[in-house]
Amino acid sequence: MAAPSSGELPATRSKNGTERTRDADRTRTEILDTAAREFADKGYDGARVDEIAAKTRTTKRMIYYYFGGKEQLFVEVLERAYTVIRKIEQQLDVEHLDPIDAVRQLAELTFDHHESHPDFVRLVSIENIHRAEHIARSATMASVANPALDVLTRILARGRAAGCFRDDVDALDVHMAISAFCVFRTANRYTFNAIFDRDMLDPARREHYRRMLTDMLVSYLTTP
Amino acid sequence: MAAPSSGELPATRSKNGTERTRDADRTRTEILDTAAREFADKGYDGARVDEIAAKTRTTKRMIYYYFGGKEQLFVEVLERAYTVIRKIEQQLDVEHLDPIDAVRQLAELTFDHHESHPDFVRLVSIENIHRAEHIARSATMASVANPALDVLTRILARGRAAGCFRDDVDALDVHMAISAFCVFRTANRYTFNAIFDRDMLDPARREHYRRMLTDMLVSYLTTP
Amino acid sequence: MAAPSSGELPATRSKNGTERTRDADRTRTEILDTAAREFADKGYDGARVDEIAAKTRTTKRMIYYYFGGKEQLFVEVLERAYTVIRKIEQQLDVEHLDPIDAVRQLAELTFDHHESHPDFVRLVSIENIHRAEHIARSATMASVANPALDVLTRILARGRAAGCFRDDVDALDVHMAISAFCVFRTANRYTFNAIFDRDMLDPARREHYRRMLTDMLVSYLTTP
Amino acid sequence: MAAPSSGELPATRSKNGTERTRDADRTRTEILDTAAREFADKGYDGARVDEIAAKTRTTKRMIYYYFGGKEQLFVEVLERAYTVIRKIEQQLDVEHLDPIDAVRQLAELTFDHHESHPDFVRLVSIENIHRAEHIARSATMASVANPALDVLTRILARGRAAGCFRDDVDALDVHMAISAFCVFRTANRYTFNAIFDRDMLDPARREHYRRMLTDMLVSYLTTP
DNA sequence: TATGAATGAGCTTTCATTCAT
DNA sequence: AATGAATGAAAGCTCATTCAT
Repeated sequence: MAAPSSGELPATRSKNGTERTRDADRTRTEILDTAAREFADKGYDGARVDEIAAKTRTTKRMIYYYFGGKEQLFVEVLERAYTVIRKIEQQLDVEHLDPIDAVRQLAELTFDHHESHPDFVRLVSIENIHRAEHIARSATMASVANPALDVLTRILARGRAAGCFRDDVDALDVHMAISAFCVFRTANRYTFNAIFDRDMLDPARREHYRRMLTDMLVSYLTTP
Repeated sequence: MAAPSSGELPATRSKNGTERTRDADRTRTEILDTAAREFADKGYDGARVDEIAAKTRTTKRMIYYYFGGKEQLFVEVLERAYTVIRKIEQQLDVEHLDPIDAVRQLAELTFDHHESHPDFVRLVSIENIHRAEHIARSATMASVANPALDVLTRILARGRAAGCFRDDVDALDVHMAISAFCVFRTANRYTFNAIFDRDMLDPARREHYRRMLTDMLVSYLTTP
Repeated sequence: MAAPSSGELPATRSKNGTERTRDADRTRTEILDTAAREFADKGYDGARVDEIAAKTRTTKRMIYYYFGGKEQLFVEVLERAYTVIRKIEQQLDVEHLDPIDAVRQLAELTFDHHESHPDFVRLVSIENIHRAEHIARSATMASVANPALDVLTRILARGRAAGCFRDDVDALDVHMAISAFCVFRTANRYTFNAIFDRDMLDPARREHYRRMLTDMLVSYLTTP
Repeated sequence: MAAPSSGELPATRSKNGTERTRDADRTRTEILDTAAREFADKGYDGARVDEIAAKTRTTKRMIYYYFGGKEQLFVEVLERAYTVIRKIEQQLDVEHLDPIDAVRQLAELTFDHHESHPDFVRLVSIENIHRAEHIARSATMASVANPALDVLTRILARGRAAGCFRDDVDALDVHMAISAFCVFRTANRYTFNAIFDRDMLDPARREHYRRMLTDMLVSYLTTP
């Protein structure tokens, strides 16, 4: 994964089963964890390599040894963040539910994930400020398909076949609507709260928003 | 905005007393325009005072002279950006429409504005990365009320009175749903396109999304 | 001359006759002097911006302010070093001498200059190690013609016309032979001394070498 | 140089006792070859231990294992480079020629060698920038005499005895004159070409320069 | 009111080298 | 004899800001 610029060859993957590079892996992970927090907290330009290193048990030098530079580190942080949600989506099992409940559950999955992973949402916002240039540079990013989309495609097909879903939207549109709602709640929390004095992440309002999202989707999909 | 008193050179160097304020305003406005573009383009930390000055007819020194520093400049940029949309919202006239059409028009207003003002949406994203700390520091920000909310409150009241709107959402909830959709389309355009290969701002899809938003709102509000 | 990368605008040349930028000019010159010594002493890669700054009354920051970077500083050092010898060559007045004495005097000029300007010779060696990439990047370098060559061309023409000079060499060939001898004596002094235990710059041998060079040239040119 | 005992992989990893030295020598030679190229290409300070290692089949660690460090590696590179030309000089057989032809052949030997070994000439230039400090540190360097000098001494003696050579120069002076010409042509190629737009190593001019050098020497030596 | 000149502090990155087996 | 992992120290460079008039 990490391709050092020249000469230096950090163990990017354990080679022969032995526990030799366990520490190396652990160090990599620790750096990645800390970096994710820092980048999410301060943005790409606001984050400091010095600061990331200081919050780690290793030194700044190690970041360059393992990742090559600030930019590559950010790319790996992004890759890992996306991997997490994709793994969750893969565990989704809604094929046995009726289309309406399936949509509800799918939306709730994103709702719950984004609520409990604000750093992921922030990283995505940051990456958008940078016009997704880091994702574009990532090989991993492009190769991994989005499992939730396939699931959603099948749900919509089932719903349409049963005559209860409208047919002028595709899975990506629905995914967008879900993401928009869930991302906004976390990503725009601060300005929304500053201007309207309402915290969209207030636990007291959680159920209300969760229900609002699914109701919106279901009413929309079932309206002819 | 105001024409310079003599000649065609809108020089920042004042000439003789009375016209001073005019030139100063001009310079301020020019700096604000450029700064808005730069901050929106690169983020707060990514933007460079040097770069902003270089894209202006004045010097870096003037930014400090007029605004005090990078942070205050950003605050003023934000204030102005919010002022624009508020002025648009103030011109909203939907009291004569039936509640459903009124909601539609209100949503379309945000939809159209956010589409044609990507820099505003980006600035808001950036400010959220910074946890709205600049807005908090702004006196202007807090004082100005949001006119659209009052309008929306009245629309919802009318709809509920007419028995066609559900009553478990308030104006802020609806405003949030509208914003979420419109903001996401612009703010997350890049990662969405990188991952799903679909440009949410493609003009060919504009009407589809615009209709989707209003349909979602109306179906949601009118479903008991 | 110095084009700062962005925003910063150091006074590269005094603008309006006043003494405003005298200090700036003096600072520039001081940096250039020190840098010339450091680059000549340690080579381009061996020289340290920190070290150059430390040997100056200003700070490292000023080097970047005035020159833009290590590389541009080196380019200006080179430009100035070449300017010195060109000015000396311009003062050459040998048109009234007979061709043989004229060649002698011309050769002695280079001999004397290179002996008394070892840093110039070292800078040229260093620049050759870098394949003249910095000279190539210099606008000044290309534009200035070499006055000694024109003089030499006329001397050779006169000598050939008088029937005393061979005609199978041009001015550049002769210039090369002179340079080779004079450059080698200074540039290769150290390895020559280490291997053969003879210091080519020993004052006791100065006249011998000076005579040797001119004798070689004259005997060569006058041999049919 | 020596073929590996088994297989075609000249691995640095020794297999079973006896063949060890063979592999070690191979590795040493490979490192030296690569290092010579890198040092000649970039200079001592410009060359990177990482880069040298990367261009080798071994690792950076081996450089330290075999040579001790960058500096010692450079010393050995220099020693080997000088050894090459000395071996060539040792094969010189001009005792049977008349003094004039002998001088010509001697000069041509250096001319040809320096032309075909630009890296050697560059390494010498680099070592001179460093004031021959590495040669001074080398035991090998001091011990090996220069065979060409003895030959040249005998030629000059024969020439003087025959009454055709001047007697105010010694072998080292002549050697210097030859080296100056041949070294300059290669060492100063780049700046000379940049300034005068003439490539001293252009094959089309080769014979001209070769003849020029020997003519210069002979005319000088035979002029009373 | 206006501005050219200067800068301290801190940034990312690179380097030759050694540790530990 | 041989090597993968790690690193302290310092390099070049950039930033928002203030000085001085």
